[in-house]
Amino acid sequence: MPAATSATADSPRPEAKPRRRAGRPAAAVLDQDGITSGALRLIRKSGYDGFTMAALARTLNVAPSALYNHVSSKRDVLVLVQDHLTSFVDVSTFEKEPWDQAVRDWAWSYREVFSKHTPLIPVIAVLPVTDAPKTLAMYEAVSAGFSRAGFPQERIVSAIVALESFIFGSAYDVTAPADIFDSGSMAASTPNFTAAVDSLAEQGFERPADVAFSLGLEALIAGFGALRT
Amino acid sequence: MPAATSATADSPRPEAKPRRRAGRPAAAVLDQDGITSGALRLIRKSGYDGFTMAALARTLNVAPSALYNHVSSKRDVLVLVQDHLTSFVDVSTFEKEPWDQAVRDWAWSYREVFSKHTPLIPVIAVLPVTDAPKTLAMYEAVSAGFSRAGFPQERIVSAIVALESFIFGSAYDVTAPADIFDSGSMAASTPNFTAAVDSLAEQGFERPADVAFSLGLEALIAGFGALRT
DNA sequence: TCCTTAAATGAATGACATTCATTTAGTGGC
DNA sequence: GCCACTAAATGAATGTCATTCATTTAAGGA
Repeated sequence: MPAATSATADSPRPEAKPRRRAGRPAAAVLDQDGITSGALRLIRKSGYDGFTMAALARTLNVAPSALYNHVSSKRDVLVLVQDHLTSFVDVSTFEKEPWDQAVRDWAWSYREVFSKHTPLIPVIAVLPVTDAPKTLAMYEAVSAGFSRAGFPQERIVSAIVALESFIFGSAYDVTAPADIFDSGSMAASTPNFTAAVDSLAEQGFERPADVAFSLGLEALIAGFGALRT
Repeated sequence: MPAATSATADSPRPEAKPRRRAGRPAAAVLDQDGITSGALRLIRKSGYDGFTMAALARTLNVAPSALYNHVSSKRDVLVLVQDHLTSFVDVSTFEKEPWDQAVRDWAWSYREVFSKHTPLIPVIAVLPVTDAPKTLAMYEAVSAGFSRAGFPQERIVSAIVALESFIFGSAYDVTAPADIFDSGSMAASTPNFTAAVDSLAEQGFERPADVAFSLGLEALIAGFGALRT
């Protein structure tokens, strides 16, 4: 009962890239692009908790085992998703703005994208760039921007890594509960910290995580900017 | 067959804190401290992959279900572990060194501890401090140091959050494979990035992650230092 | 000695990811 | 047009987990 073949018109599934090797047979229904966009759709609807291989297969009208003809593990799917998401990070700014503003735009955009996908961070952080072409393309655009701005060649990668580390860490903050620093019954024994927390609260910022991100990012931009020749 | 009661002298299990409520009965064998140190021992031996509730129970000579009399989930155990680890982070430096050196020492120590425990980062990053007393104590020591150094009250928390974000992100880098930036066959299409990577490699640093960490940390310290009055 | 109760037990349960022997259906060679 | 080949889909296992629950065990206060 090959019901999977019929594209039951309930969802606009964007199947692309035949991906077949020269003169060899093939069917269709499923490929890496389809899996990627199905995964992204599923994650948006059900979050990372609801993101199971079975649920992904259901999204794609396919048996779970069929997925393994195109990816070798769930982690593989996460890598595909992360690489796809990276293409939403804005690097165009490096071709339009001065270095400092470009870094600022890029960093905010990068954090924005992955703050909704923090479960990917442990995957991205240690992923060889070879496995993620769009991510590599992002690095290329950013490196070019740094280079053009007179950044010393041998420090470009370190600077990008440092910024990225800060961005990934900050992405988690965005999702933290608002009362994360409420010391509760232990307030009495932590006077300095409690005072600091209260003092920040009094400022009434809507997104405290944005304040911390801005503070750190500006320090990094200022510090790195001084390295340019 | 209560073989669990006999402390089969094969491992020095540091059971402490009777933790019993006034005049109520109790046995022993297991408590949160014992679970925490057993978990840490297991993680050190088998890593986070080998860290299962069943393996933890075996480490403690107990049935898996027994654990649930003391913790309500595996996540709970991770929280206990993370809080325990935080007590290894060196904050003594805030009472001995000038502010900038203290921040430097603290940050390196913090990253060092958690670079061996990156699977805890997603847990820590969004954990209310109420659930982690030793972590709260660390924040208190750091806040006090910032305060004493003339840091504006209402920016202390944001500065700490920014530093912590950078530290967590950087902890992942330590564990990344050495060839993570090897662009392989795509090198030709990413000339700027490839050149930057090669240029860094030529420097021959033993731990490139340390270079990036130092670069970012010094920028943050310099930037934040300027805020002091 | 008995009663109460925290803590331990071991046998389910239910999610999962992943594997495998089969089946299905295009495609290129004839 | 037919065949043989082979990528891709199927569905029925498998094995690993965390977690639950009905029972049992034993210490301490009465």
